[in-house]
Amino acid sequence: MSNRNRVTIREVAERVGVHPSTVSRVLNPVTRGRITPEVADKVTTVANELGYRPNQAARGLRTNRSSTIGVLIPDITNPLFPPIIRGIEDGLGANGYTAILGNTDNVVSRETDAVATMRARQVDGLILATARRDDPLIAECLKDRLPVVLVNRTADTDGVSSIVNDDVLGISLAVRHLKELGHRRIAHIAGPRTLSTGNARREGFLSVMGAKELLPDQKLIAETNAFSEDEGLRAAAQLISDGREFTAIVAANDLLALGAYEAIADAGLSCPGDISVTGFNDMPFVDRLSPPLTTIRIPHYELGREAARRLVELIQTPDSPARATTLRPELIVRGSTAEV
Amino acid sequence: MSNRNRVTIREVAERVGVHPSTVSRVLNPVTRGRITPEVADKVTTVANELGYRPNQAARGLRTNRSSTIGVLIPDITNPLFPPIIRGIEDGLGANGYTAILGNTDNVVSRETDAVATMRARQVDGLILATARRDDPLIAECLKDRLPVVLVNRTADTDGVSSIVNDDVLGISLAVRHLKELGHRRIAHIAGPRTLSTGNARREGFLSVMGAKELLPDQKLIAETNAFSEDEGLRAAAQLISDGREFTAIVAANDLLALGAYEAIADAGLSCPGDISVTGFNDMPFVDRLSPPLTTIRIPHYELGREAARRLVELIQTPDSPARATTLRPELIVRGSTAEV
DNA sequence: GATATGCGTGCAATCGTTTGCACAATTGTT
DNA sequence: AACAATTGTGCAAACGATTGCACGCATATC
Repeated sequence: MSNRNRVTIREVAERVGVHPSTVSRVLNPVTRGRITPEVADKVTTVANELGYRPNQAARGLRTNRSSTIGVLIPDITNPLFPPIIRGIEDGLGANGYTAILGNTDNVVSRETDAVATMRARQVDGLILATARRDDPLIAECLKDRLPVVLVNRTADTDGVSSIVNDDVLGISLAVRHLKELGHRRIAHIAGPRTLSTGNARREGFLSVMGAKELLPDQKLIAETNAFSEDEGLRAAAQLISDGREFTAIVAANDLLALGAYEAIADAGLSCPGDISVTGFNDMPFVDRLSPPLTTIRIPHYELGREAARRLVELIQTPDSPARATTLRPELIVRGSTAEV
Repeated sequence: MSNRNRVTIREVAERVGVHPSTVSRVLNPVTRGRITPEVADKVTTVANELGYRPNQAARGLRTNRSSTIGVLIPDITNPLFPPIIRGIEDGLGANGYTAILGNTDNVVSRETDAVATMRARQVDGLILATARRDDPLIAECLKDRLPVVLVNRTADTDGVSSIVNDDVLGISLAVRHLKELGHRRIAHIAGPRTLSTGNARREGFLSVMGAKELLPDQKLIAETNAFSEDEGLRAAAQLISDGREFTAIVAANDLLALGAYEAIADAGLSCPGDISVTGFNDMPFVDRLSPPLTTIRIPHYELGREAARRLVELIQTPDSPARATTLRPELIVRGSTAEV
């Protein structure tokens, strides 16, 4: 076993000539003050010399806390999530928490499973990037008073903290940009209504189009049931073959925009010559596409970091009120949008 | 706390009217056989009814195992790693293990730290994607008999299992492809010598060039000290400005190839018109570049999955011998290579 | 029918930490 | 100078599961 030579609190205590509980108190920042500085010094010295590391299992058993949090994401191979996870890790790290990850592939049963195994591992809290707008898991966690923070997506449930991108602002940046280029008839490839991102971007699009006195047209909104390239292709092809006039497409996500690229090429048209396209997310390498994609950059890393900080806060002050935070995205103008 | 209503083994025992140890034995597949089927049935039924989940901290304390493994990677936002991680998770999942992740940014002190915190959490084993060829951490783990598997990169240390791509084969696929296109003078942008991937690809290049009776030329090998786009740009610019004749570049990695793209454009040349380029890794979206990158696809997901399986095996049979496994890569021909 | 064998279950110790309580020593109060 | 308050440390009981040992009962053996 790997603990053959693990040093325990008792060994440290024996070496110093004090009781284990004293060592424990020295090592706990909260109780260190109660111990004579000289003794405390000796204990820390010996602990360092021996390379003492508290046994997390024992601590967790006693305190019923694990210093571990669970992170649920749909799929780590989706380039959206790595920066979020990195942000979470960095936001957590300083506080001594570590994250365990679960991929759910957007499958409900896998989500339930993952939450169950994480709870068996006594996670102190959960960060969910998998939330659907109507998600029973969230209510369940709230009921059991397990701290939860939603990131990237939010839910309709209230009483839960969330850190998401300001999708309405993002869409309005895209629409304003297109308007400045002279576009008036703008189509939208919308994401799934069941996801808060899909929903918010659609609502944002509608309201911004109205506010900007453009021509919002329900017929120029194409529905999809996943944020995928295939769905983008299908939806854009539909828009084009419908024959309604438009000069630009605001896609709810980069992958949908990629699908639109294909549909435009398939129809023998050109982007941005005939149709301008905007994406959403600024995934890696979309600056390398031809044309490079004009898109909305979401501060993914910061979303993750904030989510982690919020969760730590929530763990330490369990009854702090839920807050919904939005972070501001940024318009990245590249080659897929042009004057009309 | 979240355990207000956590069910313990004792409650299950009381409900059934047996001793806790009996419940434990029923729930442990190894000892279930020793219990009367009727009793076992009743126990499992009640356990399910109550939603019993073993407390991992308690189990870990007693058994000195955590069913947790640590995974060290340089940086999760490098698109190389997500599929590996996904593979690890999937390879682990069925065995009841979960992974905790550490990003090290290729910084030695962060690696040491990460290993220390993971060991404090009693990980049952480690998967390292961060290994340098000469890595003291590995020796340390071996000494403490902590199971370790290297993935993606290997090390010079022996006695440690590794699952890596067959880099020599990969390079030879690229070189053979270029040869078939008529190329004879082929340059190589090599990766860092301190990393097994950089080293193996360089060695592979040299030996394959020799074997294929081409013209291996040490002067046509450009050194880099990181697998980055900047370094690729620098190295390729150097090759071009050196004025030695060559018609193709075999880059040790896709990012280096991207840098080469830039250098070629900067020199007013075209790819593949003047210089063909091959990459290595087949990162997401390199099929979308212009020109789409001809590259070597590494089975990243499988690397991860195999590493996880190997580690589980190693945990369960601690003295099984170390094996170095290579997985076969695949040539993906796209637009960045053309006849000379 | 007495003894040996085995099988199923209970008993109790243990893993390493934390923490409420107790107690001794010190300091402060009158 | 007697007593109260305070301070620093030790004591011991948890936390929930696992597991070697022992015990009682049933079956097998002669």
